[in-house]
Amino acid sequence: MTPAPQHPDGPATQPLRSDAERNRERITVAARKVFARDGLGASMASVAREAGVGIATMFRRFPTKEELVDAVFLDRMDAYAQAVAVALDDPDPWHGFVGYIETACAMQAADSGFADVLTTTFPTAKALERRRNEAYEGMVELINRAKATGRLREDFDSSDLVLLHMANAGVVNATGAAAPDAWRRVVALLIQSFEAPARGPLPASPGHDDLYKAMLRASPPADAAPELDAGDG
Amino acid sequence: MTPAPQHPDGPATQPLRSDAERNRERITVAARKVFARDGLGASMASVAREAGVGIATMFRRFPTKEELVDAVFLDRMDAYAQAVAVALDDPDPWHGFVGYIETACAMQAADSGFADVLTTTFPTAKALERRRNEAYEGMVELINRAKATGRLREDFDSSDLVLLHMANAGVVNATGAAAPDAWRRVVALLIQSFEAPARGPLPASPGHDDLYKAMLRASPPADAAPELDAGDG
DNA sequence: CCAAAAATGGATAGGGCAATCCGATTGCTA
DNA sequence: TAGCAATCGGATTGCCCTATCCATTTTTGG
Repeated sequence: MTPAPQHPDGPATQPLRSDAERNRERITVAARKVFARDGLGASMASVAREAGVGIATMFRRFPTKEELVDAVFLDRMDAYAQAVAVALDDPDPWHGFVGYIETACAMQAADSGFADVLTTTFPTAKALERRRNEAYEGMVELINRAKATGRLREDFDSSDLVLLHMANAGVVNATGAAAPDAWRRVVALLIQSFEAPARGPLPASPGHDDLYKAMLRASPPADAAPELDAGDG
Repeated sequence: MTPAPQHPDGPATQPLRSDAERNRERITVAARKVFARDGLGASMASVAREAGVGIATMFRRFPTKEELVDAVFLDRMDAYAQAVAVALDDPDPWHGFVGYIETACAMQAADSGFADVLTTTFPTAKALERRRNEAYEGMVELINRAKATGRLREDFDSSDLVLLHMANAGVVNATGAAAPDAWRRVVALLIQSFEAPARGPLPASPGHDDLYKAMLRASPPADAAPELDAGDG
């Protein structure tokens, strides 16, 4: 009956058959769990296993990992965009700015997959990228307001937020469950350095184009992690 | 003739046959190149291919990746320890401290493998770990002196340097060749936040034990990187 | 120069992953 | 309810990785 709720961005595809819709749901639920735990590096096969569906079903529904990522992280990205909106509503732009950073970084810490999403871009994941861009525009406005109050250093650039997320992802991925709050300290340090007056000049920001390229390159050869012989026994 | 130079830490193993020694050298040279480019996640097989030796030769000489890492990064770790020594020689502890950070982070940026090494620990890589510990002791001294001059905030903890390296590794790995200098800006921001007077309190440092555990866990399930369908064409 | 010892590297076993194929099953609609 | 189309998921192909085995080649030393 219900013509498959479909996220507001779905291009009105015809509704799936009930069993297919059910499996789709099981897959996204499983993917959320697996990606949160293992990051976007998790295999499609592991998601299928977790979901209890056949591999073919996995690939039929989500031919590429981008599509799965798009479906899975859309709501996270909504929450992310929401954090920007909340920050913009704050009567004190600096307070809003700081709150936004803490919220976004906490989201990264809570979900390895999302941490990856924030430092990677997926041109084919339309809905996700639209949210990201909306959030980005809000951030630029937020930054301007915060600078206007004089609390945010003048040479702060919107690309610094991307760098912040990359740095935070590094801490989150390296510490994991062993030191789940370590990121808070690093983020707090960075926030203090964002505060005006600047204590000194900074090296130039990377060009936005370069940063985009960096985010595009998801992982060319194998950025991966050590692995070593981490015996899984 | 020359009884195999062997790094000063080698436990006086009997000298290898000349061809074996030659291959060992080819392997370490190849590994340096491959690890620098791909990080420690690179496979043993890829190193063997780059070295032009059989896989068996690879495993005979270096039964585990730890041993290879130990052999390959010992000189980098020496340089790292050297950076600490240089910093300790600086008449201005704060200046030395800043210089050390910039040098160490530049080393991370120049070598993905070393970036991983600095945020990972390999209990079985004896020589490497010894250097790390030596460097660590020097750093503690350096930190104390820098605090004594009043230029380094009082609540700075030696574990913050580990966090700094984790954050830097995140930026370096995410940006790669696309924005090769982006890390400088992040590091500069962090250095400014290290400078006294502190602009505010910080969340507690992760316990050193937890941080050690974090560094140990190299990559339990699969911290890996996105990968997605990055066509390697 | 020759034989023993050491070393080599291709072959191979065993496992994981991406992606496709196809017979069996299930949901939908007339 | 009957039949068709959509869906399912195991099997399979192809690739890469770790690790070991063993017949062949190379070095060394008398």
